[in-house]
Amino acid sequence: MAPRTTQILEAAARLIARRGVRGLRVEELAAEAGVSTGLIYYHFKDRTGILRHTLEFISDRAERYTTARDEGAAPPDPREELVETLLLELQDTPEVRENSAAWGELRASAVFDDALREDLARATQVWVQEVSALLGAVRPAAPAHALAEAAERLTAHLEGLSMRWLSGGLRIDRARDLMRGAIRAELAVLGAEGTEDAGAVE
Amino acid sequence: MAPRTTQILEAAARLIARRGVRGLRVEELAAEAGVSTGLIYYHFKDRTGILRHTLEFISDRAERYTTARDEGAAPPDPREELVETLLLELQDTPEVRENSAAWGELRASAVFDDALREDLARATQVWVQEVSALLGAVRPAAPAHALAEAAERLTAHLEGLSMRWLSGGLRIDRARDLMRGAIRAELAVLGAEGTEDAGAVE
DNA sequence: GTCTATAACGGGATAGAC
DNA sequence: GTCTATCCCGTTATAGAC
Repeated sequence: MAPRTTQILEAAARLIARRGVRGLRVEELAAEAGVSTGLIYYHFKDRTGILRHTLEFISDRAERYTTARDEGAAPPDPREELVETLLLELQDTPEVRENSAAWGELRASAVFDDALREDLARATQVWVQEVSALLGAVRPAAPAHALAEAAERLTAHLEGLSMRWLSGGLRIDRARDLMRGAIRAELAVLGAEGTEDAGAVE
Repeated sequence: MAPRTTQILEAAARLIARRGVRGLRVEELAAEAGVSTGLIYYHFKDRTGILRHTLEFISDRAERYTTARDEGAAPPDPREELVETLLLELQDTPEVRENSAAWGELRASAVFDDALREDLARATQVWVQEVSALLGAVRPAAPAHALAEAAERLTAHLEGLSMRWLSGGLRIDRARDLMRGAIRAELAVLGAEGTEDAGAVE
């Protein structure tokens, strides 16, 4: 993909996170990207084209940064890794906030836009499977379908908490605590096999 | 509330569920409600006013149909009531779909619209407290803050599942199963006191 | 490929009659 | 309270030069 288009898509992602899909103005996008409106239409045909490409761009990027962070020193124990991975999405940093907001917008838009559904479903599935694998590392004795269910729950749960956070009804610390609690509860139900304890019941 | 305003708000809820907040056109709303645009502005000042009142309308209605179903024969045991209340929001009927879709839209809109945040937060809190009370009936021995946390998680979780359902990534039956699993997990963590067992682990 | 200038339009909002 | 008519602004989208 040409550098110019990437530059525009990055700006679009920033802007969608800041103003929402509905609040995205082509002229504002042009300014943010440092190009003209004409160029944007040259590359993306129309407003919908901008949106479609941006959403694709965002979901690709989310996959990348979730997987990326596997370089550091000692690989932490499985439970730590699970928790870290999930809490990664609940941080008040520009990057995470941007991706979460854009993701939420994407999800909400898909309710009314068939064109987005397929991409979204695929991206979700990748994410669920990754979490499922992490759960499996913590609870090796648990059956695959139970892991899959727990993963589907935890990721859906995360999205719910994320929306509450972004819409101002939940502070980030509280959201993180709640997510930790959810993980604890799921692991408890999955059984105490493996290396971990089931966590204290408060 | 005057019959005319109710009529408009019903139409607004229908339209938001069908087209999204983003797709709501005042003129279209007027047509749907069978009134003129002028009348809508007379009653609701501006577009944001329409949205705010619709949100209130929706959350009242949800409360009503959540609380309403307490007429039937024998009041079911507390756990049954908790499960039923939560699963009530995961049904593929026009009424529920409409309420859920509109609620999701308003939540998503609130991320970028300060005017909606306060109302939304209040409505959410009512809902959380209701669930908290139901949880308390199942687990009388659990401390209040643990109940509150579990309630906050379950409702956020429900919203997450609901969005996946509405955006086509999750079938309704599956969503209901996942929700049941989440309730089971939360109750397990809250302890086995009370009249209930903790449920089988699959 | 990229820009500037502008056409074309959708839709929010208001005025004023009834 | 309710309607019709309309204004007008913000935005999308295009034309044409470079």
